[in-house]
Amino acid sequence: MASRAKATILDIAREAGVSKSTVSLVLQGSGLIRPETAVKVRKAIEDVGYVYNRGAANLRKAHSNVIGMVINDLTNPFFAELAVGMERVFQSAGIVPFIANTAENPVRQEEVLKSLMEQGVAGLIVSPARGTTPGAFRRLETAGVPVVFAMRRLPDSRIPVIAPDNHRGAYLAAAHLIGKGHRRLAFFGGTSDLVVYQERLGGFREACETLGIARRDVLIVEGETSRRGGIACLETALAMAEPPTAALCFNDAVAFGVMLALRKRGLEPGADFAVVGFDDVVEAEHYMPALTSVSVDTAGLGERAAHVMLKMIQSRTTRAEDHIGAVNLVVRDSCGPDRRARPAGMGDAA
Amino acid sequence: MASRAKATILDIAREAGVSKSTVSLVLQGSGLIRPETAVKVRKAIEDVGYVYNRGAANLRKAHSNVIGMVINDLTNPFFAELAVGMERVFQSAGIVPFIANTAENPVRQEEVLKSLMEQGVAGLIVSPARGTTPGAFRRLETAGVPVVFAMRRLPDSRIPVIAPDNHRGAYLAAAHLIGKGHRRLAFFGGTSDLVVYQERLGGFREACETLGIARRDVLIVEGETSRRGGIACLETALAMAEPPTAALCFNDAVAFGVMLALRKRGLEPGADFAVVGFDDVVEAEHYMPALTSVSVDTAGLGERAAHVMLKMIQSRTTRAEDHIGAVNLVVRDSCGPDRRARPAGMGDAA
DNA sequence: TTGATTTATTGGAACGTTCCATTTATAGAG
DNA sequence: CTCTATAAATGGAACGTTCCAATAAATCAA
Repeated sequence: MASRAKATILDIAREAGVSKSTVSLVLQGSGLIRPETAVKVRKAIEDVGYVYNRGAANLRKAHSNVIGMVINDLTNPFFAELAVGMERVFQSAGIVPFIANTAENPVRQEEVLKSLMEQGVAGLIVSPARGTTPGAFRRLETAGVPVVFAMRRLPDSRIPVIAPDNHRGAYLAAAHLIGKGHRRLAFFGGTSDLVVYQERLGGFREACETLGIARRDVLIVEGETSRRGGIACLETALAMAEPPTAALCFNDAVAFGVMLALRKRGLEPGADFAVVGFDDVVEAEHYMPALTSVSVDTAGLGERAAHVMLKMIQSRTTRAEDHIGAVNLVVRDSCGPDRRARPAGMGDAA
Repeated sequence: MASRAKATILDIAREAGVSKSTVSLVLQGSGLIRPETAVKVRKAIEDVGYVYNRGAANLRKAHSNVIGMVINDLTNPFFAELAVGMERVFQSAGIVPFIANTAENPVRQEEVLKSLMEQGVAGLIVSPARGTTPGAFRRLETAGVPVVFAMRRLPDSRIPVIAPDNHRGAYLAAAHLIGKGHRRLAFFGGTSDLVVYQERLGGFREACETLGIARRDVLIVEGETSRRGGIACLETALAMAEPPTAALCFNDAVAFGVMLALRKRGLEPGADFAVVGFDDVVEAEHYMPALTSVSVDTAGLGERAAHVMLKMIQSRTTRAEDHIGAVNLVVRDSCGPDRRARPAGMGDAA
């Protein structure tokens, strides 16, 4: 059934008694072939255990059918959700996306990008690693490979971005906290080299300012965007002379870390210290207490990114419009009112 | 700087005033080239914005440098951890593994496998989807592509397997529960078409038998291997006339679901109903209460699988030995003693 | 100097496809 | 029948590499 060496279309041609061109046409589902011939060829294909060599085909064809997804942290369930959304739309387009993980490492990212390019990808959806240098995507650009950024963006690049409305999300979250009576607020996690960070922090700051929180009452603690980072942030904050009573976290992972650290100190998240996350990963709903978080419709953004990509490939362009997804605050149980404020019977302006 | 059409080694050759063969040699880092020539060529490569065409190269070379990882559920953090372990070793071998998700769908898996083969992968590490047909990997076999199964295996295939000692893990977990005084035990989640399920259930059953649990006191509830599946299992179990007091779950996701469902019913996981998970994902430690689980050294298994793969490629074989990883039970807070047993002061034989 | 040896470099065939331009077969019109 | 139009199948030249065999240049032994 299977021959020693790899079978090629010539082997099939011989087996079926037709020319290689005919086999090629059948492979491409061309309507030019007489149905009976096609059947004969397909049988031969089956018989010799043929596997199509896409590399050889791409040598002649303009476009490959490979799309790469380059993700900065696969262990964050958030990105897995994003990937799932993308896969949904690529699947229906007959494309198998290849996922590669950069583990938040720009050097690794460089390798991944290089490898994907060499493979002849038709397009790339990327959530760039922290500390990506501005030139990292120049090669892609000059090669004319369509790229879209998902969730994260680079300081000043012309590459289209699909991301949630970070500013508004953070504003909503901070306003919620302030509405609950909190007057000393913190922003936990993330680092300023991330544009997303700037955006989220910006929304947070704007809320504080317009809703009358004094500048000296807001605390910013940078940190890793992981559970561990969250733990560290809380430690830092509680070591202050006048610690905050509530925090907006850069993302849910950080929020989980903060809740963990609170528990370890015998404090109850929600009651003793309010915490809000960002991204609303599925775990958020299931945590104890359930985490209030900014929902960004992750899978939807993934789908959107995939659609944009498909359109770019189709129209052979490397440009597209940005897309900012709507967000909304999902209120759960992780932020009670400010304990200290209550007994004083403070009224709130807004 | 960048030319219109894609640059090839011939363009470089012209630019550097050498032959294409020389360029090829430089690209491969051959020592046959005079250093000054190599420098000249490398400069030309930079100047024309060349990107290597691996497809063309693979047409001539025996082996590609692509390794695929086919995973049945990327949203399960367990598999992300596995992937991370593999990536560690591939990276140091200068290989970028491509990850593809099958979402537990055999049809999708078929497509993914086909696509990866067409791409000319050097090898495949696969955690097969549930319901994979026995013939699904025949093509790979006849094509001589090395494949290793990670975590899961197929009923009777000769493909090497890297997996934890499921039987022993389940035995340990069940024994722990019995040691705590529980006499009515359940096994939650998973379906019998999974070999892993058979193994884990087997270990569970053996423990029950040798440690004196009556057959009518053990309850098996099949279900999805997800949080949702866990919720369903618990509902089913508690609807019984004489419900179990403790459960070993097929994996941590199921266990999380069970804990969730308990809470929803006003029961406290650990105190009112004991639950043990399997896999020991990072979340297990951080749950409330922290989940007792069978630790399988996920990343370690990933590394092992990658090593086996590398060795298979190197020795151009398609066979390798199975590797069963050691497991151990990590006891945390999710299983207290049987409430009902205590007052009666029952002693235990073993 | 000559021939042999080593060191650098090179042309050309091959790899497995696609696709254009042809050829061959089939049918329809007169 | 022949002529034309249509349908079906085909040969051959690319595509961008690698690698073998061959050449050219430099070095060495005598």
